[in-house]
Amino acid sequence: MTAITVLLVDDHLVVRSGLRALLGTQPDFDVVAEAASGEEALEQVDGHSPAVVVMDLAMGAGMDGIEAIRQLRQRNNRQAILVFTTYDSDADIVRAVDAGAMGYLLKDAAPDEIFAAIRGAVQGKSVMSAPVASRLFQQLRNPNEVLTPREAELLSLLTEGLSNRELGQRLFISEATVKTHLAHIYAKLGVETRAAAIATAIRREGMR
Amino acid sequence: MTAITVLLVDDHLVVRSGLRALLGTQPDFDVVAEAASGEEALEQVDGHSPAVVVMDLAMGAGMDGIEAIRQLRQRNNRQAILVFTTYDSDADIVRAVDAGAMGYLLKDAAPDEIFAAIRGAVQGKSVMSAPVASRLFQQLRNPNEVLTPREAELLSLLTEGLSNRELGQRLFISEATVKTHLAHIYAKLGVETRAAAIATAIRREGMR
DNA sequence: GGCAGCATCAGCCAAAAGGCTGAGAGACCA
DNA sequence: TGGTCTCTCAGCCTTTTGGCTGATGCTGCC
Repeated sequence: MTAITVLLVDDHLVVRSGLRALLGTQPDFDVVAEAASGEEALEQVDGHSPAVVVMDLAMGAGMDGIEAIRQLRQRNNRQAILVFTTYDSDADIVRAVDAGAMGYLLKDAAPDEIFAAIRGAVQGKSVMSAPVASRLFQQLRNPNEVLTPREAELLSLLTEGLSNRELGQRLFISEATVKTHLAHIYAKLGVETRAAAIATAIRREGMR
Repeated sequence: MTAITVLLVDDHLVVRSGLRALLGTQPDFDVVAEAASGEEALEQVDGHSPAVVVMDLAMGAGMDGIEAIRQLRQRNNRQAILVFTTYDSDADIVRAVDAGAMGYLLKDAAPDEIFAAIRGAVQGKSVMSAPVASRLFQQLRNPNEVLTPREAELLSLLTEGLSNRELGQRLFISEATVKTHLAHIYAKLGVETRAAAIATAIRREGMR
């Protein structure tokens, strides 16, 4: 049996080293290359054709992980792409899956979880960390908690620190309507104040 | 010459593994323990008395890095504490230094930079990543815009969406005092509402 | 045709936040 | 000793926000 070839993509050297060390404990993994950016990732895939790409989403500069996934998919190569990131933002999950990721792991995942995800990915299985799965599940169960386009638009502006009046002016609606939207957004996010909504939006929804 | 004993504190296994692998390449480092939380860090320091503690600030649950640093300092042990984190937030830097950190490194630092920082720390030298140093430098130039430790602490809690009352309860101060601090924070950040302050804090200060 | 969801708006009221002024205690420093 | 900074608190007033109820027009769907 041949080893599973892996490409590590993360802008932090320590994370790459850590993953390399962890994967090195397993006989069936072979880390053939590393990349510190989206651009580098594309090059390394061309050079090494790894079976699995383990990729962080937040890259310091240049192309981010989502865009790198999208471009890898467009070349219709056969790599399985696993997202390996710190935050389980709803928005990031949706965007990564949409771009073509096979799995979604969080950085605090246990080693066995990581190993299983990589082995599963080469067999075409989707594997994700429990918190990620639970988020997706919850979204499917309660579509009521999904923001409407208009609400999402308003929430996005909200995270820029605008007042109700400013929101109304920006969106060409009355302040009353702004308040109605806000009440709905608060209910869906499970918060009671605009401050908490902003905090939740930026942290959980990945808006920034 | 005896090796420099090191304790690694980070809630992510991969980061600890990565650091361990990196430091393992240097003959004068000896990673004697690891901890995944602030509480664990205190225990491990008691058990191993490392010369240097390399600590992340953001810990998943429980005591965060800042609080761990503060408690370590209160025991007047001799460990040099190095912050090793992802973001160079002004507020975090101020709070970490105030709590008693010897140095401040970013996770994308080069290995040599990390090695030098640890070796410097045991000799009582303060070492920090270039971006961190540049932020501190800029702060020295316009001291009016520098948040005091208390203000930074409050701003940090503010980004969690707390109300003035909750802030007061959390910090054991009156609501009046909270409002005073907020007014100062707004002036320093150049904003007029708490929403804008949160937005600015998370985006510009890197808080999350 | 009716029903559900979405976006729009109004008015009323209570609570929260923000602007302003003033002030005391403790730390630090020249 | 005096000045400055930080942290603490109070009162008063205006503005903003949030909760509630109710309503209209539009669209898509069964």
